[in-house]
Amino acid sequence: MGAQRSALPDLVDDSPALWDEGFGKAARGLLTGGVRCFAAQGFHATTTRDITAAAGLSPAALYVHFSSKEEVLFEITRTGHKSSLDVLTLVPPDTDPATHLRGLVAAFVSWHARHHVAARVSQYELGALTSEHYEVIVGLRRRSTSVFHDALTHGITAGAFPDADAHRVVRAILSLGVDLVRWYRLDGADSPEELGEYYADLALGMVAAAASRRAR
Amino acid sequence: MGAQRSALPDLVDDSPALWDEGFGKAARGLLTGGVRCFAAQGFHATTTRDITAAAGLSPAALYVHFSSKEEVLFEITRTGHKSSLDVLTLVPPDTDPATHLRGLVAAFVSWHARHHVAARVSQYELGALTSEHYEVIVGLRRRSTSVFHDALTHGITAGAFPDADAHRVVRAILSLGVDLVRWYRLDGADSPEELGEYYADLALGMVAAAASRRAR
DNA sequence: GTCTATAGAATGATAGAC
DNA sequence: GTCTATCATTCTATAGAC
Repeated sequence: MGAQRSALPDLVDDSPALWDEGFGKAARGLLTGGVRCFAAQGFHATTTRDITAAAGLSPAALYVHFSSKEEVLFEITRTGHKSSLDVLTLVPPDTDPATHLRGLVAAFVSWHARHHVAARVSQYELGALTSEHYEVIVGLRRRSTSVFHDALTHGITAGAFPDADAHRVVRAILSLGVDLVRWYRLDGADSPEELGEYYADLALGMVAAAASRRAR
Repeated sequence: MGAQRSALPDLVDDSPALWDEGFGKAARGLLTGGVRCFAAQGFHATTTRDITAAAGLSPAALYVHFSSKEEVLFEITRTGHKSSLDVLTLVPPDTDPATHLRGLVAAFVSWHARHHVAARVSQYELGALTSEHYEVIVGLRRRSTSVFHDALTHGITAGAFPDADAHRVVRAILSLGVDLVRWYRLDGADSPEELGEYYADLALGMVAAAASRRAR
């Protein structure tokens, strides 16, 4: 590696891989190696030799499957954001807006906890993407944000939630999910599902508190 | 710079500099240049030439004032964490635990908003520090966490707050403050103080929601 | 303390054999 | 599709003049 050994603790990652069969075996190995290197050291401190070594290949093998180191990062962040969005769209609608919002928060948070290593790369390394690739990721992020925003405004319109500032509350809810990749460990106290349920409660508490402020 | 142009939007930074008079004029210029480069591109994508050019100096000038690029980062993160901790310790005690916790959250959040560029470096670039320097930062972080933890447990013991899980709630509150450096802009809708007040309400809502869960 | 010049090492990506 | 070898560049840090 180019940089000195990272001061951060090692990241354990036994989450299921996100890559589908569209990538061959070698490409999937490079993506998995890339995720672990990028998460531990960051994109710019990771060399192409780090990635290929993690995949058990020679330095030149990377360019058979990807056009550049940046393209490895792009595929990782695109796959991660797509997976996170898919999990949201699979949350069943519910006649009770509070139950629906709880389900969305629990799904978003538990996904980020289970895939915290890949999520760390997806969230923190976007600055290394080209402008074109960055715009693709921004599009996926907008769709995730909209899912939360729609659920919250629907509940407000239906009278199930008090009149909260949807934009600010959605941003705060997303912060809970995103920031956990900074500290979450799979061997810690909470399973991804437990943390998801816990944060779903906290999110509903924020909705109530934001409403009481506006009513002031 | 070593990397291509960042895909992220430019970061506007008109916050007051954090460096005291212990640093000379040239050293302060290098720290300010380092903050902006590290925030925009990350530590490893920033070259020593980027930093010295931002300070209007030659590449060799950096090593007159700092022993390495990493030491520039260390001084930035140390000063940032110290300033953030100082703001917390200056929050006046209050006989009402809820008022005290509100004040702590408002101070923590508004500091991170006002100094969001320096805070971004302090929060996201710690992996580039040496182990020794990293431990110094961890010590400062523990002290900040303890301030929140003590305020919350004191309120629970005094009966002002219901019986919440202090560790988890403190982590969630810190996430609100830390994650805003990922999206906050000084030219946006909320001033640092407005955002601080708003998030203080959200934090108290989380305390209430966490308590109701435990009582279930 | 500031500069110009450069040493010494590492990096992203490519050439060409098998 | 994988490899070894290497090119061309870039980077951190230092040497030494002023």
